[in-house]
Amino acid sequence: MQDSQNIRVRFAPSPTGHLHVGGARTALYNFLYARKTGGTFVLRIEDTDAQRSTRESYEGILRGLRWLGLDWDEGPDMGGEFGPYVQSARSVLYHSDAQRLLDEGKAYRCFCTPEVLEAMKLEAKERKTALKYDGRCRRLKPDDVEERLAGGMPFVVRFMMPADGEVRFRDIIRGDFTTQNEELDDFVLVKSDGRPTYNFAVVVDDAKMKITHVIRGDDHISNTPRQVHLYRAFDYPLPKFAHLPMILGSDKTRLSKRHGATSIDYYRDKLYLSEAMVNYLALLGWSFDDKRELFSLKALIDKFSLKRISRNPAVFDIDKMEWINAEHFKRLDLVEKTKMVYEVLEREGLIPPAFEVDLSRPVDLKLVPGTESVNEETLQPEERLNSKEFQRLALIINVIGNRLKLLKDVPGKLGYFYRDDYERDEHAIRSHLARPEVPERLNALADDYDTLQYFERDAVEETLRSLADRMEIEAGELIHPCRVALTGGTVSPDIFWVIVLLGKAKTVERLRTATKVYN
RNA sequence: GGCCCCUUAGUCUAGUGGUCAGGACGCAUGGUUCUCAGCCAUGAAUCAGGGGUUCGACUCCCCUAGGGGCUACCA
Repeated sequence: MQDSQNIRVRFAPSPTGHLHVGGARTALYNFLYARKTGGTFVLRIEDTDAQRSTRESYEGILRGLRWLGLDWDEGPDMGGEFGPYVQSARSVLYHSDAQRLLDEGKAYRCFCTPEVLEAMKLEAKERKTALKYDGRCRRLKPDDVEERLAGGMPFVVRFMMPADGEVRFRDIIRGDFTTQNEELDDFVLVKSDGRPTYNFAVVVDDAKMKITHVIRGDDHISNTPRQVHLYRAFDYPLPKFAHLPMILGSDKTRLSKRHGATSIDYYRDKLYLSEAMVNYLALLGWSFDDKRELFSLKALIDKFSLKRISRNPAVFDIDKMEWINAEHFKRLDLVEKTKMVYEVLEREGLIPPAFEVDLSRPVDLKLVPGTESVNEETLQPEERLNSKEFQRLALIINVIGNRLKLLKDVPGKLGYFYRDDYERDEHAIRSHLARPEVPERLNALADDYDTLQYFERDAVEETLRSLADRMEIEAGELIHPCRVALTGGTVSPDIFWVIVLLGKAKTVERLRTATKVYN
C-alpha cells in the first residue's frame, strides 16, 4: 500500500464508563489497520462532557486496551507530535478554530436559552415537522450581539448550515452517501461552558492530528454529513471513513448491560485469554475467508483488511467466544498453561495445598507424553517453578488436557487435588457410594493400594483390575465408586492418573472414609 | 415525525446472475473409552416477504415488514 507511512488512525473513547465490547472492537480494527499498513495508531480521550467523564473510566479504558495488547503510538500517557491527546487540554485549538469560523461568517453566536429551544422542539413535535433549530440568532445585528456579549449573556456557537445543496462522502464499507443540507440544521459547535461539542471537536482533532482514516461505529454515520461540512468550512482535507456495524445482544438490540457482560474488564476478571477475546472480537464483523477463524493477534495483523468488514450488525455470542478461548488455551504450551493455572490456584487460596502429596517415586516427566516441555531448564526462570507442587500441577494439567477449557473452571475442576472440602455431587454419591456392596469393595481396594510399593499409573491400574477379577466383578464396578470417592463426582480425567497424582496416602484415606460418611 | 443504515440456518459468516448455497459455534446421533472432555463420522437447520429486470436470481431495481442509528449545549 503506497503512502502507508502516512496512514494515521485513532481510537477516541470518551471516559464515561468502562471499555465495552463494541469500543474494544473499534479499537482493535483501528489498531489492526495501523499495524497492517505500517501506519500510526493514536489514542485520544474525548472528555468534553465534563459531567460524565471520570478518571477511573480513563484508567480503566487504558488498562483494557493494554490487556488486549492494543498498544498505541501516540496518546495521553506518552505524548506525540500532535498532542495533547485529551480534549479537555485542547481548548485553545477549538477556540481559535471557532473564532476563525465566526470571523469568516461560517458560524454565529446563539443566545437562545434552553427554555426557548425546548419550546421550539415541542412546537415542532406538535406540528410534526422536523426538529431543527430555526436559526433565529443568525439574524441578530452585530450591535445586538455586542450588547448581549457585554451584558455577559451566555451563548453557544452554531454552524451556519446552507439552506440548500447537498453533502457527499464515501464510506469504505458502505459506499456513497448523499445528504440534503435541508435535513441538517445549525448545530452547536461550542457549548455555553466554552467546551466544544463532539461533532466540532472530532473534526478539529482528526484534522489537526492528521487522521487519514476514521474507523468508528456506524452510530456516527448520521453525524458524518455535519462533519463533512466542517471539513469543507475549514478547508481541511477529508479523511476516509469506515463505519463499523454495531454489536448487538441476543435479542438483537444494542448490546447493553442487561445482556450480561459488556465490559472488557469482566472478561479479564473471568480469566478469559486476551488473545481469544481479540480473536473473537475480530470475527464480530470481519472475516478472512470461508475457512479460517482462529487467529493470533499477529495473524490478524497480517490478514486484516477493511474491505472484508461486514455491513450487518453482529450478535455477541458467548458460546462461540468460549469455544475460541478453549481453542487458544488448548494450543498453549504446557509450561504456560501451568503458570496460568498456578496463579489462579494461588489466587483462590488453593496453593499451598491443604495436604502434601508425596509422589511415592519421583515421576520422570520425560516418560509422560506431553510433558517434555516441563524440565529443569524451562522451570528455571521462576524459582517456585522448581517446586514439587509446580511439577505435580503440570502433570495434573497434562492429564486433564482438554477437559479444562476456561481458566475460571480451575477451582471447580482441580479442587479435589488441593483440598479435602472439594465440591461433592450428591446425586453421584447416592448412586455410586451409598450402596451396600460398595464399602467392602473400596476398603479392599484401599488395602491393596496401601501395600503397593510404587504408586505409579500402570501398577495402580493393575492393582484395581486384578482386585476386580478376584471379586469377579467388572472393573467399572470399582472404577466408578472409586472416582466418586476420590473426586466427589462422576467426571474426571483418567482415574489411574488421578490416583497417582492424589498420592497413596490421600487415595487410601478417601477410599476408606468416603463410604463411612454416606452409609 | 424526518433522514439514514442493516436483513444468508438459533448465532458468526462465505458468496457478488447459472453453486447440491460452503464453513464455524451451538444442537442431535453414532464410534473410541473407566466417566467426562477431546477426537472422528453423520445429521437437522438458512437466502425476511412481495413485485419486477433477465433465458436464468441469494446475488441487480422497487415496495413492504422487521431491527438499528441520528435528529442534544452526550459522545
